[in-house]
Amino acid sequence: MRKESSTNTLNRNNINLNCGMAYTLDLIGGRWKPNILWILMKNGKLRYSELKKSIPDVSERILVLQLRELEKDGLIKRLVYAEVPPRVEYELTNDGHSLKPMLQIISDWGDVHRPKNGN
Amino acid sequence: MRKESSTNTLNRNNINLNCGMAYTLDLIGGRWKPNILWILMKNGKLRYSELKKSIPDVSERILVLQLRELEKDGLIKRLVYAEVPPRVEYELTNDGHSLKPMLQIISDWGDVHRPKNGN
DNA sequence: TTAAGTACTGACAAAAATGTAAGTAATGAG
DNA sequence: CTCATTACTTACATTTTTGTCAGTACTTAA
Repeated sequence: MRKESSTNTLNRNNINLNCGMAYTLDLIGGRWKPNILWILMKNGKLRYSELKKSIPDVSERILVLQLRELEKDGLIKRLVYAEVPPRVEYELTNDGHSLKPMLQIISDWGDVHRPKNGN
Repeated sequence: MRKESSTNTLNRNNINLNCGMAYTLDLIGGRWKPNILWILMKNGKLRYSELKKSIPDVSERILVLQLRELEKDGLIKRLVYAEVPPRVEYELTNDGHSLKPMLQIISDWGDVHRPKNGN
């Protein structure tokens, strides 16, 4: 949880208020968020269990946390079906979709500049 | 400091190895890094004290930390002059400069989508 | 000898992010 | 009545990031 008035939070809020770049990075900057967004972009609507299968290393708790934050920030939608066993699907919102070209560019920059896998 | 083999670090490393997007976000994702990069892009070479003046809210310790990481990751150069009192200047490397179009796009997305300052 | 200027560093503390392991709720199938 | 299925939750622990505050090193100028 985030403390209402730590220096840290005040700084974050100030920065985000005055800097679109920082704001954006704050939204997509969690450990598993780029992954989640990427997968939803490629696959469209996915059930919780399918997402989990696509990202085996994340724990359930953290996955749910990241999904909740993405939802709160308006990047993904959570669709709950009144069934048993439960069915919940996640998909990008319009704002979520609008990230796509940007994420592609971020991805490309990384692919060019990061130390490569096989050497 | 980073522990060599926490699950957290292992996850981070795996992700960065396989995902250019995550790698990039890791490099530019510190609290003050977007700010620092932005300022260096606009102003070219700057002394430590000038950077500090441009970002009044950051503490000295954290500013130095963020600068060291940016340097280690090859995004900025640190130029030390053998003078007294000391003079140290920071400027973008070529890789640092290559971030510019990407950062502009990230910034634009944020400016369009974040809650606005005056309402 | 003392002070001024610059770019830090160190010891410590707080807050935030991430991870672990076990448990829950609802219900239909057998 | 018991079990399987799915999408979580809860309590707790660890790791990482960020922040506070005081101090240091070096030399020149007064």
